[in-house]
Amino acid sequence: MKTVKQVSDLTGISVRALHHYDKIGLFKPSAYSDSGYRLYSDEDLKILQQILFFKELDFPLGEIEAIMNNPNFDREKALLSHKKLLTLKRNRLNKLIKLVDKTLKGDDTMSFSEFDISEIEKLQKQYADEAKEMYGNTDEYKTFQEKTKNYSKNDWATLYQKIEVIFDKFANVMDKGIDSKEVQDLVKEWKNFISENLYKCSNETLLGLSKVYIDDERFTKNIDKHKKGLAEFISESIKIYCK
Amino acid sequence: MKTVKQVSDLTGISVRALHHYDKIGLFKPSAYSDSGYRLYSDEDLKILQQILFFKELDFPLGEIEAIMNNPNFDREKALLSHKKLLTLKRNRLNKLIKLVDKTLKGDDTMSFSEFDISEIEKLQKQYADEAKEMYGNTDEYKTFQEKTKNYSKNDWATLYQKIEVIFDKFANVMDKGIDSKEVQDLVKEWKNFISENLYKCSNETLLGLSKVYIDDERFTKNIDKHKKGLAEFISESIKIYCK
DNA sequence: AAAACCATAACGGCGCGTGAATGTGG
DNA sequence: TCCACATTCACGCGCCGTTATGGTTT
Repeated sequence: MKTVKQVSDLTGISVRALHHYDKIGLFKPSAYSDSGYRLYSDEDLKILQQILFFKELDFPLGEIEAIMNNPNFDREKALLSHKKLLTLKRNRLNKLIKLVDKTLKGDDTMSFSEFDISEIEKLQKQYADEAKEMYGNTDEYKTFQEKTKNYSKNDWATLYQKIEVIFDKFANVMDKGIDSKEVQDLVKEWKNFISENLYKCSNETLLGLSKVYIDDERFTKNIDKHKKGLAEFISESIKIYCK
Repeated sequence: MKTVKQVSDLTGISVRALHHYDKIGLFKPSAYSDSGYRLYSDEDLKILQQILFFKELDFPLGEIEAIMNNPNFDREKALLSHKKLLTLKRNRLNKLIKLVDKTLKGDDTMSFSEFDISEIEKLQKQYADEAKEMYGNTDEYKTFQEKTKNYSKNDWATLYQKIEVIFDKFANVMDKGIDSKEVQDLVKEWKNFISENLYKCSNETLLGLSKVYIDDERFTKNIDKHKKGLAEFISESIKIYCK
């Protein structure tokens, strides 16, 4: 079991970054000591290595998380894609080096195509899309696709508005306590809303969400915009509801 | 003469980025149309290409500006350094590709050294330092070095405090007008202060500063912390003072 | 008892993306 | 009269670096 500093020294990732990855849920240690110290196992390190490959290719952290949490994530396929993208990058660098050489020899015809990264970006997008497609094999995502395939931009907008309304409702009854009828009714409403508009939301799925709301800072932030502490409040309310 | 969009299409740099570069003074068009449109010449494009080389090597924009504004900037030397760094990067990618291959073949011995970029960063720093040394040949910088070589951290801190005080003084007399005695005296004080504590500050140097204060957003921001519009106010006051 | 480590929390900065509101040119 | 282009704000985000403050381990 290794502490942050050890992992940092070993991998070159800063301690602060490791904290950050923990907070956003990208890379959490498999254990914590009694006094709250992060403890990373060798297994963890392997995961970190995978993450670093994605980082090397400039995938945004959120996307990396999504890809790696994908139940259909295929390590081998991923590595093959990595190789393709890394090779592209290398080739681009080679072209740039040649351009430098040319310029050094006094060739003054400017060229910008060597700087172009659109090809790499295209492949990256394709890669991410593939990952999403794989994710599409899970049940939730299938129904999600079905339910939302005909949504227009406008539909999405009104949907988001409705979601905001529900969160506002939660905010308004925070003082009633997580086990009050009002709050528990709202949880039910939220569950039904998801089932109707997004994907089949079982109690299990709901519990999953309750975790996400507090584990993933991006969700926490968004929810807490309505009222401070709302994310945790909703999360706890869900837990009550589900048992 | 090309407009932003044309330059953007040609180079792959977004319009927003070009705006940004203009604002921070990294890359300004050589002309503006009557209605304020940015107009880039072919000469400008060559400069942009240089900038892109530095960007490729992940130099921060501020440093790129500093290097390229360096009167002793040596294009050829720069290109040679570019080549060295690009080659290092390429080699790193090659190692990474090999690592992927190894991992694909089932070799499970983790390795992180391939991700290490410290060598590149070291060279980059060296590169930047060299640039600063070259800059050291200008007169202002020489005296700057002399005057400040013995400054401790504490000295710097009190120096900054004194600077803040002067800016505050400026802020307090903004309503008197740029040509009032109070303000003009302050300009003189500021000039003397720089000469005594930093570098020989001629009227010419001072005029240069007046430009920097409004052209370079980083300065503008810092000065405007004291009072909104203070940067422009000081800049104008200096102009009055210098003629 | 000091050093070297750990934690969380909050602020900030870079390099733009992304509107919004408005004007200009063909 | 469009339409695509231009301008200037202003807000925000991703990815941490950087203190500050205080606890823990050796």
